[in-house]
Amino acid sequence: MPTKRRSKGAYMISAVAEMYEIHPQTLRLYEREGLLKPSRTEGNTRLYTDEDLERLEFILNLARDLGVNISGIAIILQMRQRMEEMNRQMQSFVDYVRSEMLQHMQSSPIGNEAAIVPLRKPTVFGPATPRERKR
Amino acid sequence: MPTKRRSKGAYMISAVAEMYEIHPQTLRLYEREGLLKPSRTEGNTRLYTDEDLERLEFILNLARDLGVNISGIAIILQMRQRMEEMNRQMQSFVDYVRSEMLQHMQSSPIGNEAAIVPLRKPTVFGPATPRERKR
DNA sequence: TTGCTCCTCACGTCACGTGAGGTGGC
DNA sequence: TTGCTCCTCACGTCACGTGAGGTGGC
Repeated sequence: MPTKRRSKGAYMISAVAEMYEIHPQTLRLYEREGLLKPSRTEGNTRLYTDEDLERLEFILNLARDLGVNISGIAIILQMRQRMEEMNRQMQSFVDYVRSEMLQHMQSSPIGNEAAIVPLRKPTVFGPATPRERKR
Repeated sequence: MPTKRRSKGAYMISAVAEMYEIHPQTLRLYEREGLLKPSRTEGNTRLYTDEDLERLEFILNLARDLGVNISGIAIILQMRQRMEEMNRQMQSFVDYVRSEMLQHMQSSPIGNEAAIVPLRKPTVFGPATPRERKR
């Protein structure tokens, strides 16, 4: 019964191929090379979730626009994940320090520590990807 | 008079080629593609510094061992630089918070804030490169 | 049945690395 | 002169993308 789409945000290979103007074989190639890991139906048909598509967009940006080969894309994906983790840790550390500082100001409001609290949130780092979007 | 070496840590192309078992043309290719930027003598001869060699090792690791193409290497080099900057910022932020905390403990030694000071130094993040060394 | 899916095999193209060939300066 | 350097041009190989061909399930 389901022809192309499935439930909320799960796409079969031809739908994805059409959306991104990419050959279905290329999608299978990317999976074989470990760049994408779509789930499968019981009948073994690939199902691409929205998360898979976001990853695919990132991959296509690297492959088409920037000319990166598959080995490079795999490494860049790893590094992207690492940077996201770093940003999360940085964020939670900043949050922790901020809350600790606030507690302190309540218990002993001297004034000197005000300097640290308004530290700008770590938009310090740009987006995690080299050149986020074009089209 | 200088045949291969020059002053402290500056190498001519054939010396570098020999050290890393790489074709001189490949070194010129990497430069043309923007991966390396060795300085030049007045006579236009390339001079590779130790810093250039460190960068070259990183490049060769990606190209030879991991099969990344030049476009990919260029992007990974950028990302590496970004991660190093993030680590430096993180480090200086941690240092700042630590000194601020110590000041506080001296002015109002309550005891509750001791929890934040021994925070382990941010070895939280591994080395900046995907797989640092092999040989 | 139709239209999708799965898979494997094979081809064309292009990037990368290497080589040849000719030049010039210490 | 020798042995390096510079450069451009060109070739072989391999990865990537695409296509064909045959299969199977909703």
